[in-house]
Amino acid sequence: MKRKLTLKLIAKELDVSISTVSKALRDSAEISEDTRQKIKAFAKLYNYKPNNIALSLKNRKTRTIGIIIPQIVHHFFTTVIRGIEQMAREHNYNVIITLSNNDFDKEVLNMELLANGSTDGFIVSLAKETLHKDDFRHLTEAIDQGMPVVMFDRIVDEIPCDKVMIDDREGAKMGVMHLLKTGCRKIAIITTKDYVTIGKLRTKGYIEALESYGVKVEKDFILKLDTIDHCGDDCSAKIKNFLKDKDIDGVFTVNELFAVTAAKHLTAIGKNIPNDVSIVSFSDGELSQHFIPSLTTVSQHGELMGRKAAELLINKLERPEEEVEEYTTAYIDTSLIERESTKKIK
Amino acid sequence: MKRKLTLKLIAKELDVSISTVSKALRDSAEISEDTRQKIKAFAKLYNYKPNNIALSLKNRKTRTIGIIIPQIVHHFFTTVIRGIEQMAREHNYNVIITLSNNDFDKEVLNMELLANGSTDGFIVSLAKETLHKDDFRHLTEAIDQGMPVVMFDRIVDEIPCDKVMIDDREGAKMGVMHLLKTGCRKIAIITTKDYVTIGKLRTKGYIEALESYGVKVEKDFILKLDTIDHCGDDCSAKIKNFLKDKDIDGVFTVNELFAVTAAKHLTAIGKNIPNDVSIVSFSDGELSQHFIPSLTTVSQHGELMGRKAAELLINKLERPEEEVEEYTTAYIDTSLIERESTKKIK
DNA sequence: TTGTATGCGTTATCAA
DNA sequence: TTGATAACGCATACAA
Repeated sequence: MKRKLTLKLIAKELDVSISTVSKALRDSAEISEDTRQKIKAFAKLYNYKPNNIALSLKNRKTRTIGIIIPQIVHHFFTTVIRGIEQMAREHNYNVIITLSNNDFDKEVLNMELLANGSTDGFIVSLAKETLHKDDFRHLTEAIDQGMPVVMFDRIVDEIPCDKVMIDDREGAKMGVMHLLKTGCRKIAIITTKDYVTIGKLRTKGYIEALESYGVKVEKDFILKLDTIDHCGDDCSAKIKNFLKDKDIDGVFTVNELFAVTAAKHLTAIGKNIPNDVSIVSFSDGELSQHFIPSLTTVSQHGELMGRKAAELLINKLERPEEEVEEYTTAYIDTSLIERESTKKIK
Repeated sequence: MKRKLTLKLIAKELDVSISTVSKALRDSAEISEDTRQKIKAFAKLYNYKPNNIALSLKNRKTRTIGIIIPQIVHHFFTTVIRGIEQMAREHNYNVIITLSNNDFDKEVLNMELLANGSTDGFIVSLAKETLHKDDFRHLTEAIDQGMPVVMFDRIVDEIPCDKVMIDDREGAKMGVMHLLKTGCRKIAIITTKDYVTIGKLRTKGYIEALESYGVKVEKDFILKLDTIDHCGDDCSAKIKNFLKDKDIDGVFTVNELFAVTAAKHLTAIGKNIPNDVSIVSFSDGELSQHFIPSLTTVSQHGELMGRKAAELLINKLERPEEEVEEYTTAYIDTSLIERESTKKIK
């Protein structure tokens, strides 16, 4: 097993000092053209690459951004990551991803791993379990130690850091408005329990839309589920039960899996989509496009979100030390993608 | 912005030497009970965590495994990652992921980033573009420098490293056999061009299955597409065209998106699934479960694959230096998951 | 029982 | 123009 090439080895081989090698490789004017050429040729030949670890230690900077997210299956997260990577690349930063699998302990572990030297700052979407536990010490500790943090998607208001969100309330409102505009009046919502901020806000948007149309909000028409990231048998049964015998002509869901599950149960009891019941869902997944009928969705522009998050983080990383702390919350617009699960506006 | 706590700072604060602090924190017997307690209490109070970068530099080991994959949307990769992380955790390794987005340059960049100190070894699934370019210098360079590499999923035979594969030929054969067993005889396959190893092998399994049943292989029944990871308009049109007017009673596809697309076009021309045409697909996605009808699939056990890949890598990392190089290829079994897109075996 | 010195790979400062 | 030295944060062999 060959040892990696270091300045020291090059120096020994060429019989010069380490610092001469270092300077030559960085094109320092101090070094004579001759030796510089010689050293550079040698380094190139043997494919010398400086050791990032040593550089990080020396500079106390890694130029690496850490991303901590719950799951990666979601198409949404992929698009966010892409956005982050774009922006990072433009500013010469690298990106490293770790997954929490929606597990609190793992989120903490991952943060500690990355916080102890591997990363200059974090972009985080919290694990479900973390939100549930309401325990954010790992975040506040990182922040206390001077690690800039940007939260996105799953936000907690009280954490002092930059945040990037979509306007969930507005987005939900837009989705429900679309249902209203296409003629629906008996609209149910399948959402999450209120401890998930996004669920709460989207429920709010739903209510606002109905009210703006003078439609009464029926408590019976609101289903709040515990799960977010997948829809197991239990969740499916709850949706089935919720839809059974309900006189509705529209369903709004806060994610794609709820929508698909609802669509299945509706179809099973003989309802036609969109003629009997229309469906609109928050989503960024592939499911919506490929499902039959394809689903009208409120789309989240994950790439923009990622770019914005990275931009905020890099700003913090490169701002002069003395500057006052100041946290901004950026909002990313949503947009409606019409597909087959809703009727045309007349 | 507070500076991170270091041994040096603790030492100064407590008026002892750095090595005393270091030893105390590592419970060295050299240090008196008294000072040890004092130091540990202080460290705990101020939440001291050793700097990983410094440790890595010192030990020339990071205890970190780097994963380089093309895309993460695929449910399959998520399960593989989970497997890797499990095994890594059990052996006290950490895991870092980077995405190539199926882009060659990015794959190279990512490998270089991680190779220059951040990781002890790699687990890699190659980008599509890399396979296409047939340029693997970044891999061989890493290997030459003593970085152990394990390839999975998208393999290249000539690279000297450990490999984890599923038996694509066997899996495809099993899928097609199922179609045969349920009575299909006119079975088409939608696969990838042969430069993608998995596509090639699966095509082979398809042919073997047919032959074992004495069914003639029709060239017309084989569609080789260029894309792998998504199925855009162009790809969809090709599938549509391929299926049009074709007298078939079964379709086998090498991925879920091809299957869904095929199912749509078949339904559109009035075919019932599974009564007129049955479908079996290679897949690990959510689409198969949620599609209507849900799809019978050949499942890949990504988690096992991940575990195996990590195990092989860790073995290499912890083996004594002098040992001879020896590369193994591990095969992971596939299994058939029956759903609604195929008929029952009589 | 505690402290000093050295090295991991790099760069920056200063001396030669 | 080149080289020696110190420092980044840590662990450890050795000296006190």
